[in-house]
Amino acid sequence: MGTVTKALSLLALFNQGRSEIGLSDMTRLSGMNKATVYRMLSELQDMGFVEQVGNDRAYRLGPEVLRLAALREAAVPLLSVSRSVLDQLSAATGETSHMSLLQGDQLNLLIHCYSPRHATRVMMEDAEVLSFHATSSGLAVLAFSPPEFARRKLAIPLQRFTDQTRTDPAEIRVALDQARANGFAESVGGFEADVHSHAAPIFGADQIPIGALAVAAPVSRMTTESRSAIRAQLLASARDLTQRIGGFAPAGYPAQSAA
Amino acid sequence: MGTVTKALSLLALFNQGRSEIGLSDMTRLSGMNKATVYRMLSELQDMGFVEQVGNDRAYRLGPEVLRLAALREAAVPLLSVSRSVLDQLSAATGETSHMSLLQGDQLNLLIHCYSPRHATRVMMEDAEVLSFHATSSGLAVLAFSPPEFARRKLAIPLQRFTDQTRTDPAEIRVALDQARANGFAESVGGFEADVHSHAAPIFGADQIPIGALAVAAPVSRMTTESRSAIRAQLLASARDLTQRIGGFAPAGYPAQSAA
DNA sequence: GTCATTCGGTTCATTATTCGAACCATTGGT
DNA sequence: ACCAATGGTTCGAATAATGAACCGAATGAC
Repeated sequence: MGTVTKALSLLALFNQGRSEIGLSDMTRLSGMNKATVYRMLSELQDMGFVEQVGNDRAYRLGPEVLRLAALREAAVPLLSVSRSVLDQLSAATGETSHMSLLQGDQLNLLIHCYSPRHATRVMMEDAEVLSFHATSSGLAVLAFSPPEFARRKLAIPLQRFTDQTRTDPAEIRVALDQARANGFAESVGGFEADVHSHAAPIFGADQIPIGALAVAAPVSRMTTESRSAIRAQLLASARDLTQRIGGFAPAGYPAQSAA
Repeated sequence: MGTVTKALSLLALFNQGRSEIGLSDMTRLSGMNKATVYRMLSELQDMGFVEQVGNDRAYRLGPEVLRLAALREAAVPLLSVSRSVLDQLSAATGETSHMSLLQGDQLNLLIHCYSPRHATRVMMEDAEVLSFHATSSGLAVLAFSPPEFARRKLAIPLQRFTDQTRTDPAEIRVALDQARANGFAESVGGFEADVHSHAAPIFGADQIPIGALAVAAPVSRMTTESRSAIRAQLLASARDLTQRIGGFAPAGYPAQSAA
């Protein structure tokens, strides 16, 4: 592994629940030598990728990542386009919507949007990691990814999040077939109890999923009518988003809504 | 210079007008050896910090920077807080507002907001680099930064952007003194002709400016009344923003509006 | 007060990694 | 056919990364 990769992998240690990491913790988490970690953090700090905070001198992500993200956004307006699509989707459905991005082997929640229509709503946090087998977004991505990818993701032990989580690979393959036929995936309480979510894949220029668009509603609010409204809206929004970021759905993708 | 620093400095080569860079260009721009640049780009690519695009195989910033920015945002909600402050500021003044961040030796425009009130408005692009001597934001930051910093910034030759750009260091020092007294800085056509802008510094926890909040209006629309309205609003919003991100104005900072 | 532990940070001889001139293979223009 | 670009690759020499041990400051137990 090259030095640059090692240094950047330090940045990958930050996540939703761990936004500040001390030198010793980072040494343990990375499995590298303390002096190595220290030197790398110093370089990352000089470049503004991390900064030290407080009197315990713990490190957290620095402002430079904001600049790079703004630049990336100026070149490839993924966030701003997503934001407008999510606004529209949440307004139309009255439920929480979100968009996640496939990055390497991980599906990350990138941005979400609430609807003010109901007092109860599904709450979320950006930058959360989404499970592939237990979320509708994960299923939507798997269903339209190369078979090899799905195979690998279902080979590892599948975590049970609620008593409704499906953990049998065979059962999940059935759900994937269904998602392929419908153009969207569904999860009822698989990740969080009482949450009924629908998700559709977003495709890149190479016709491979780059992420998913999803709508999450309380189970209690889901009726036959709201369900088909959500499905129709979701499919329309996903198509819209794919198109607006310059992507293309593969030939097999259900052309018109099967809601 | 360490390897990590070199690799990260490649990322710093991307900017507003250069969002895609080929291997050869990057070699020239960085001044490093081609093989070195190639290996570094490969590592950056593996980690998702850059991606290759099109058939010319040029590199651009990758999706990983979005994930990191979302994480940083979850830890330090600078963007989302700024967004709401800017919304309010643009609504109150009817003009374009923006926020810039001091990163190393550079002032970068991070986010902007338009007001729908007027058909003509000052347009901008995020991730633009702001000049220190020719923009109100730059002056606002310089005025409240350590004297050494201002000295260094005024030591280099000052570029003339319009025929109203002030390029005499002595003249600019006067403007800085005035900004220190008022709590805000002003620039009339110094960077773009016909733009009258006001800016106030935003302070971090260490009472040092981390950036600036600004309002930019067409010169033609500026009257005595609108000017004092903008100044009052700007100062209030800047105080609000500083406070909401956990920062503190230094003791000398004008406590109440001198608008 | 003493001792032990943990923390962030530093040192320096050893060693593994990076460096870079030269080299391919393609492409596009003349 | 030629030339000048491009992206990508090779390999001995040079350099930078490595990691065990160390430091001083906090902290807490006794």
